[in-house]
Amino acid sequence: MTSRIEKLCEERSILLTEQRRIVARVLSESSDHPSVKELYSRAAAIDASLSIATVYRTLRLFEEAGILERHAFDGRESRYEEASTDHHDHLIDIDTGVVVEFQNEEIENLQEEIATRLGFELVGHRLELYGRKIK
Amino acid sequence: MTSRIEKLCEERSILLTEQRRIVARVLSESSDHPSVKELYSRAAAIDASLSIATVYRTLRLFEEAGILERHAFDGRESRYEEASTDHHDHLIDIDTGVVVEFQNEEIENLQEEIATRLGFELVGHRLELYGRKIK
DNA sequence: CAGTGAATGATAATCATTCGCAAGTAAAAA
DNA sequence: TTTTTACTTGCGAATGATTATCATTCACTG
Repeated sequence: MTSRIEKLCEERSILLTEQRRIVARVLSESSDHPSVKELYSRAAAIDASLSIATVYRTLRLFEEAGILERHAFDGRESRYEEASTDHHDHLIDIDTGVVVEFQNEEIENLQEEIATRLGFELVGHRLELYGRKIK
Repeated sequence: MTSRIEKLCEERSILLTEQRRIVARVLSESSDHPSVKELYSRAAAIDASLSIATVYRTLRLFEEAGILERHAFDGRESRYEEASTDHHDHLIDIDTGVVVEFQNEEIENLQEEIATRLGFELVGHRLELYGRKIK
């Protein structure tokens, strides 16, 4: 089977090598926001000879092609997710770096309202919450 | 003279060593958002024996005391600015890069609510709006 | 099937930041 | 004032994420 990412690569005439396919599939099968190390270990489980340098290179390639979104929080490892059209924001666990997605219509509306009030047309935004898990 | 940061340190009974005073003054005299390296070289101009480790330690100390705000973008060096008591977010004009500050109580509350709902204690957040001036 | 440019793997290098530790300093206790 | 105790500092080594280097291998064109 061909993953969605592989299809997008073809559209962009990005050469699909075996290692890029592996990274693409690992990404497609991940519903979370995997870190580079996580991606690497998942990919290495498929092909042990795969180098972490190649994972980094491939992720950057995909990101620059607009296929992936990178989330670089503070000094932590980058995490990746497939770039999607539907909008959501992120809550980052400051202890573990784990990312939780959320959506909130009300906040979206308020942002629109604020921009308008300031005389701007809202084009985009970035909202990140930083929190600590309550035990 | 005693800088505002030094006063805040006294209020919080933070021991003011000579090196901390130097960092405090360099910060107070900077109206931009200096990076650690910039701060270090400005401070080292005053006392050449000052160590960059101490600068890092001092910045972290001040940050944890709520005296400074740290801005860490991507993999770049952190930049610092004096924390203002009034919280604000930023709207960035995508055509000119001009930054407009704004405050919105309602959004702050919603953020708190969302974090709680997801099982987190909200520690911080970052909200940036990107807009285009309406003519 | 050879030629050429891109991709890979292994590892060294880099960059920001933190750590460990011995030595110094300040504040509290005696 | 001495002694004690805790905190700070400077230095260099260590860390962790990421990028660069470089020899080797691969993929496609002619």
